[in-house]
Amino acid sequence: MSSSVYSRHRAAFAQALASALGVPAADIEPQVKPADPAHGDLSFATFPLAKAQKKAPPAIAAGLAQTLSVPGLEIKAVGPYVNARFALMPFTAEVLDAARSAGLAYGGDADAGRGKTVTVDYSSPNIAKPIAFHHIRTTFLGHCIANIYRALGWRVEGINYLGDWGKQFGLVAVGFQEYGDPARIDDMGHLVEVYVKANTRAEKEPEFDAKARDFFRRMEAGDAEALKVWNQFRETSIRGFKTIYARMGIEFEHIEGESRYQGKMDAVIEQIAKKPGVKESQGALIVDLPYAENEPPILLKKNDGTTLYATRDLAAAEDRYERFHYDKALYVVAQDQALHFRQVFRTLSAMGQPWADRCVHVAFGRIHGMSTRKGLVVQLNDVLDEAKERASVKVKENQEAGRLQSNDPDLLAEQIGLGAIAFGDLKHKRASDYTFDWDEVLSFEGHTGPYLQYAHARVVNVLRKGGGVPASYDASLLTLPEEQALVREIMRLPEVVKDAAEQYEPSLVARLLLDVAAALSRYYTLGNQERDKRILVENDDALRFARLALTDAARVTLAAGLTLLGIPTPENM
RNA sequence: GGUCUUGUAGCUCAGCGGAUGAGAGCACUCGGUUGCGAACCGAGAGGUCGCAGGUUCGAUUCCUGCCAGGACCA
Repeated sequence: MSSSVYSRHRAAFAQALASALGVPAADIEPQVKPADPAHGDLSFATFPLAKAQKKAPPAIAAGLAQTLSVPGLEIKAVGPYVNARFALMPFTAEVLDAARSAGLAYGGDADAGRGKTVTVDYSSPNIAKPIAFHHIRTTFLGHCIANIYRALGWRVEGINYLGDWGKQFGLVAVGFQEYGDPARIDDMGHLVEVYVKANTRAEKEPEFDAKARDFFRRMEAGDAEALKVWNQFRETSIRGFKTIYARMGIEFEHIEGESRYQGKMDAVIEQIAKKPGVKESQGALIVDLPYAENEPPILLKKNDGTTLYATRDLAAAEDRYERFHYDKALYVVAQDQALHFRQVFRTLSAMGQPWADRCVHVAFGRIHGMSTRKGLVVQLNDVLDEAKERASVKVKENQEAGRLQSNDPDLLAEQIGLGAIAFGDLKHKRASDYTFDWDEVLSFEGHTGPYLQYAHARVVNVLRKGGGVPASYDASLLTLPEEQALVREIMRLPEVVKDAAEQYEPSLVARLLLDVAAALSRYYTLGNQERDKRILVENDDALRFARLALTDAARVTLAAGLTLLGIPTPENM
């Protein structure tokens, strides 16, 4: 059974409504919405029926509510709405068992994408340049989207498409002659220093810039010596990137780059030039489409003969299709590139590629306020270091207070720091811009990664003290409103994961986890005042067992969700 | 100039692709731990949902125009 508990009940409710109204269930399904929690779990509004039936909406609702009967649902009319509430049993047991039996796979659905392949192009830094903080968006979004699709049964091909070809390369090479230490050619940090110096100098010194261009021309011409230098830089960079990716728990199926298509461009152009709709204009090669008003034509080759990166992306799209036969090709790239991708995809379509519409630009907004005091970009590694530093203060504090026994406090601080940084980014809806703020990013309270990690760790501890969950328990004992609220949050994960995949929107998962953790914390805190509301309630084994099962399901939900987000889940902190 | 995107509480952001309470976090005020870990929980205060029209029984949500920020292209 791959459909979730929630979707099964929802479908049953829609089906019952549909047969009562004598219409297809497919017409009703979209109108079944989440209800106000005070009134139930599902609602159906009768307003649209009023005209046809010539009756007041409340009367229609009352009539419907009387005729409907669905196992597991309590159906009631409230004003003009027909509301359904999930019954304590068997619904609660279904939800808890679904989560607990799935474990870390909870929320996923191995059948959903079986046999399908998606490529995810993400992170894609330029070599010899630092990975700046803003790379966190493409890197985490892409990683998380890849995780989500994998959980839904897709074959995922993550591609780190390096900017490893271009003028900036000449800049590093020429800069290295001036500022570089040959002994440190394997040192990524050193290359970054060189790049920064060379870049500033080129901005004020045209001759220097010209030398860089010249070096790149040698690369393009296939000059063996230039290519050797380039390759050394490239390898150093990739090694450097890998240490950062390892820090974030990210591995790519493929690390390649623009240089892959170097030397193949003429063939691609030739092939494209034969397609209908491609023509020469003023010495340049353009794609001739029925353009919308004021839309610029798509340039494939400039009149000086150089190719543009649109052309390179066309070549890459074709190459990837040949290699992977993808059902979806996702490009997790900043919003700035929206026009570029629109043009590339339209060109593919004009070229008659039947898979052109499988390509999707997963765009995201900018991060503002990223400059340091010196006007340099903030590097991702530095932010991770700072977050780790901040976390380790708290870890030590907890150790000294005897609340925490950790055999690896350093690793723990790293995990918490990463959780703060990753979640700080992923909680934002991808389309929106946001402002970088050290205090917010390094905060561990409120809507943060460490808040989620903490909720998880705390509950692991309770489960351990409670001796784990017994083989059988009675879910109908979970009658507290706080318990039911928690069950409802746990229930949502599979739906939310599906939505997140469809919308390429990990923030949906992030926000659900906050809701789960909040419901869990509220429940947990009840026991501070009232001992009979503790999870580990004394003198009532049956109740304690049921609560342990609920707690365990919450733990699973948090762990599974955090894992999808690429956030570590330490068991104590 | 054109296109795209954003405008909701002091700040940072959700929500709403029509419908039963406008929400969260931070900051602020107050309160909660002799006991499951307080990186927690509760209460209070705080908003003409950018402005103006339109469609509708109903618009923060949909449509149009305008204003403002951001980006891309020329």
